[in-house]
Amino acid sequence: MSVRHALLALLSEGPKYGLQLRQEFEERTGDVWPLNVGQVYTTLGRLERDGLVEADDAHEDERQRGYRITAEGEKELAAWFGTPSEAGSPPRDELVIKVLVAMGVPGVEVGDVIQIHRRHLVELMQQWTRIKEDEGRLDLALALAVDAELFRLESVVRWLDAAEGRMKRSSLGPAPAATPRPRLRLRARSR
Amino acid sequence: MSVRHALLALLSEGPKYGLQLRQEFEERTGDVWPLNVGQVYTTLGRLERDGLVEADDAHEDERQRGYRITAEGEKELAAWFGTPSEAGSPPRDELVIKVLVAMGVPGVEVGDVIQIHRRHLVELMQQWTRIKEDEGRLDLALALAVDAELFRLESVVRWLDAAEGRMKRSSLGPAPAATPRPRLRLRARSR
DNA sequence: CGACACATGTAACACGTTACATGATTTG
DNA sequence: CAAATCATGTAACGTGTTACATGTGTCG
Repeated sequence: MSVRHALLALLSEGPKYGLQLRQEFEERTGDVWPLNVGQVYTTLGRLERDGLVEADDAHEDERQRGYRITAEGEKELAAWFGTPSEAGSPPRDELVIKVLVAMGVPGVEVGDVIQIHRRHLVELMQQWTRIKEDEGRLDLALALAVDAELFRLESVVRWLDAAEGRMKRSSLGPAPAATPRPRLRLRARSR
Repeated sequence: MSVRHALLALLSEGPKYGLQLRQEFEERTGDVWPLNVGQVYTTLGRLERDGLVEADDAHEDERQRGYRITAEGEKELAAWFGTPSEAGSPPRDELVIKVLVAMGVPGVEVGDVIQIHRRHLVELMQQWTRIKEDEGRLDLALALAVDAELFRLESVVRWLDAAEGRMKRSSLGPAPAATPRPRLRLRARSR
């Protein structure tokens, strides 16, 4: 629901139209997350349907369909800013699932899976770091977005290391697998 | 796509049926991510449609519809284990978007938004820590899943702190906003 | 028997993505 | 004029969520 609320927030600064909303969204998030135009329009449609936004008369007849936030919309927006969304169980983390499931699959060396992903994550961190350094220290939004990504990636790497450690420690006890299956080769996806 | 591949992985250990897949999925991920049964069936349908899985004759006529992984499926699975998914721009992070967008909205105290969320994240960390301590040291999967969540939450908290710092430093220069707007009250969502 | 758990599905919806279609305006 | 850009939309698809419908077997 991030896009929906982000658009609402942008509209709270004054009436805007579709393409403008996309541009401002990308600008204000440091151009890190490209936003599909189509989604802007469908989202605007849903916002209007839900009464959080309405057509702006000032733009009437122009070729830009402007939208304005409603009182309802302001309420919803304040709620978004004022309440953490992380409620029940956290969103499923693909890498965590991958590693956990891999642990039980005969023929898969979890250590390999971990190392492949670890390497990739470190590469990504280097890329983001380069972006941060290249950029003149002008863009606060970009700097913050990159920070977020770097912190996140670092935490994933640390988790992989911890996971490897835990597994080594834990696999001292139990006996090796009963029926050794032909080991799967981990090959790169063709496309 | 995590569920799809996870089910494929489980099926690679031998034929299974719907409810069984759900149970094993939850078990192997430490019961952290409940999996909707309906999704299991729709996913199985798609896997079958895509030729990664086929009906298992052994279970024929029983009231459990068993599925077996195909050669195609094994290939796809190996690709999943062997290639990092994180390709282009990272998934949109709701909290980051919230904070970045809030920075530009007049009438919103970003500092408040940050503190509200920070407090909540710390609470979550305490809850997960408690879960980890309560659980006897038996369950490796749960321990790993909890670790992942704790690392992630910690990185978010660290980002919030960094963001606050960056903003304070950066807001020393520019003059205060031109048109001060009535400040929005951040109120908790009713439901 | 009646209630409950097991087991399989379907329907409706939200969000996201990609691709395509259609005009109007600007610019080389 | 022709091509690029601006601007709005729609269609199709994948994943995920919730809720409902439908049968069957078990157990008090």
